[in-house]
Amino acid sequence: MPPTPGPPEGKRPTLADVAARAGVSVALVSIVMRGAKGAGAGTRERVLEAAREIGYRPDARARLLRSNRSRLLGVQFGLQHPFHADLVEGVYAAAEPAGYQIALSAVAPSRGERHAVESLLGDRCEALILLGPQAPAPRLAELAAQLPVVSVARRLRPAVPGVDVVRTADDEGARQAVDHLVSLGHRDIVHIDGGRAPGAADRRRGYRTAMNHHGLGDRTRVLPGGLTEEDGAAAVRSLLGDGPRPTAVVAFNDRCATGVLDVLLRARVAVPGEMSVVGFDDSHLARLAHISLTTVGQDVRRLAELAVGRAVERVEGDGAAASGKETVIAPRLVVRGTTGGIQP
Amino acid sequence: MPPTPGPPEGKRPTLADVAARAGVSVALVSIVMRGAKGAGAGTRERVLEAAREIGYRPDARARLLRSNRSRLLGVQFGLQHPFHADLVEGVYAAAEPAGYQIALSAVAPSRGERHAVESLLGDRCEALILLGPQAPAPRLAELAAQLPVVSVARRLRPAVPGVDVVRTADDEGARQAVDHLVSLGHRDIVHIDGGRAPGAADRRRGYRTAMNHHGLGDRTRVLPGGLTEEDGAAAVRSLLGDGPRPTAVVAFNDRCATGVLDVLLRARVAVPGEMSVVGFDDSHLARLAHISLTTVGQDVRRLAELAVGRAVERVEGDGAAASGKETVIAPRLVVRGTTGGIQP
DNA sequence: ACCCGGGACTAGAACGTTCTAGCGCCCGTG
DNA sequence: CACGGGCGCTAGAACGTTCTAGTCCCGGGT
Repeated sequence: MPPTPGPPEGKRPTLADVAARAGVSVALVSIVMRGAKGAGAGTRERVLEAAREIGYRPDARARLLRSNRSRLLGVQFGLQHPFHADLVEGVYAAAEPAGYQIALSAVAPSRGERHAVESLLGDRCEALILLGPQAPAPRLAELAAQLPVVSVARRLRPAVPGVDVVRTADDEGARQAVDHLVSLGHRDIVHIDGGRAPGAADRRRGYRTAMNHHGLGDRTRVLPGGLTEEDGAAAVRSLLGDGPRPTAVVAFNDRCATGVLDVLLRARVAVPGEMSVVGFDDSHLARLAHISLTTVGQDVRRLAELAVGRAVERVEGDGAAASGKETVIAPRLVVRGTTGGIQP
Repeated sequence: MPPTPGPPEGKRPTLADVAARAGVSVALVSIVMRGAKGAGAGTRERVLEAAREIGYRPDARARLLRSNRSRLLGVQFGLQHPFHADLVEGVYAAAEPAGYQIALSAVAPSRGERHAVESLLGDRCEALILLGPQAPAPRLAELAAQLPVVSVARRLRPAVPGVDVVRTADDEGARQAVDHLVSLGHRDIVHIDGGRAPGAADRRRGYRTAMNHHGLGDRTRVLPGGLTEEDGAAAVRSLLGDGPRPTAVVAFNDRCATGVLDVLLRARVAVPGEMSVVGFDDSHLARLAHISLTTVGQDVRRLAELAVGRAVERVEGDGAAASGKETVIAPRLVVRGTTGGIQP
């Protein structure tokens, strides 16, 4: 008969096992485990020791089940988007200090947003953080009726009640790109857009108004693009074929811009000698020394922080701020090697 | 007094609410909700109707808590790896039909593997699927003592008891690349390796033995590389500087190969005219028309299926197969535009 | 001497589900 | 007519945790 009971065979140890081993009640072990006050120093030590010995690990699910607070934020993200990957990392980092956990749910070609969100709801998340959601506004409204929802990088026009928005000022970003190019002497600047992607409409608009503002309205030219390298490549290929070439391209994002660069290189079009290229996002891609892409940076870290902040605020507030708030953060042009003065 | 009780205010509806509304017992509603048999057709209909009306949604956590089976597979993946993204998608697809759910946990610069795994364990996963884990073997063994563990794409030498491995035959893949190049007339073939990345050692070895096999042992040349575009770019840059150039490069993976291509393009080295390039993974990147990279394809779909299969097998078996099994699947060379006959 | 406050600890009820019994009922069989 | 057996359904106990409402004891103020 050992003085201290051993761990149960083949099952994960529970609070009760720790309690038995330490010779105290289950409730006290619970107190110790979550660091609440109400336990003496000596006992606390003894309990922790016992827990360590039998390899106790709290059951997140049981814990959540009991406390009506789950302290869980559901994050939906696109598996194939490097930009989302950066955001997710930021969200992890921001959630931890706020005392929240993250449940990830991926969207992929074979797994739609509906599916992704359903799974998060089933996990009893307290709020939803949707990265670049494509779902129609009514669907978002429906979700917002159930729990706080934050849309990141997707603007909602008109605002959907109950859905907070955190995004970069996409139009402003496009404007900065155009301004930069104009200041370098460019006048024939085309935009390869992102189609229906979140943010695409704003960037398009920003490009147009900036062109007008510089009196280049008649030189405005938007090519249908998309968010992959392939889209950028296709668009710029069409550009090289016909008549007079522009001297600069503002691409929807960095991936798109990379496709543009690649085609230009193959066609022996010097960058930035003959053509300047600007991307968007300032992703890892853009920073690579051999690409060295001039791009419009989004402050991913801050975007993530704000998204978590909004969500937590909503969860902890008494639902007072019912109408959707929009937070817009400023983009910042990062000049690298793919833009330069126009050749005489 | 309404004939049917309404949903409770401000709380998510539970089984009890549905039961009250449909006028049946909680247990019966449970039966209906999980599609078990034991309910009459009429009642079933009535219960479903009631559930729909008040917007009932099962609580995954309570469900898991009660049934000792959680039917949950924990997946650890690298946020920044496109290859992992593909794998995750495959895992989702494979888990669904097997009746399992997926809990994702990301590894990022700011969030180590330890952290990622801890969180999965807290979720009471039944098995762990680790994509390209970097953790030391003893750590894996420790985990395997607690639950089934499958390592994907990382070979374990020597085998770790209790850890199943699912991977592509990396050495064979490298061999195929070399064979292909040799058959095109190449003799000076260098390898840009992946350093300590999972699979790198095998690819390196495969390259070496293939070179030897063709009697090119004295021309063997391995350059330190890595798994990003930047690594490939740096390696090939060093290559262009000094003495005699090789005529072909086998890169560690597609990202690395892309970096190589980019530098070559800029240096006006014709591909495949002056130099051929082979990648590894057959990722989206390689398939892009403007890159059109010859590469060694990994069957991601199958890799994912097998990983899930192994995990499920272990979970459902009575732990009979205690020793770690290794499943190796064959790679397959995909010839595209970056390889060609040697210039006379 | 008495009460009162508070710290350390405990018993037992939740949380929302599934599981194990077991209850009536109707039907077919002997 | 009794008996067994399936079907439709229900009551109540789990699961592992947290929360509520104590109990007990000790020290200090009246």
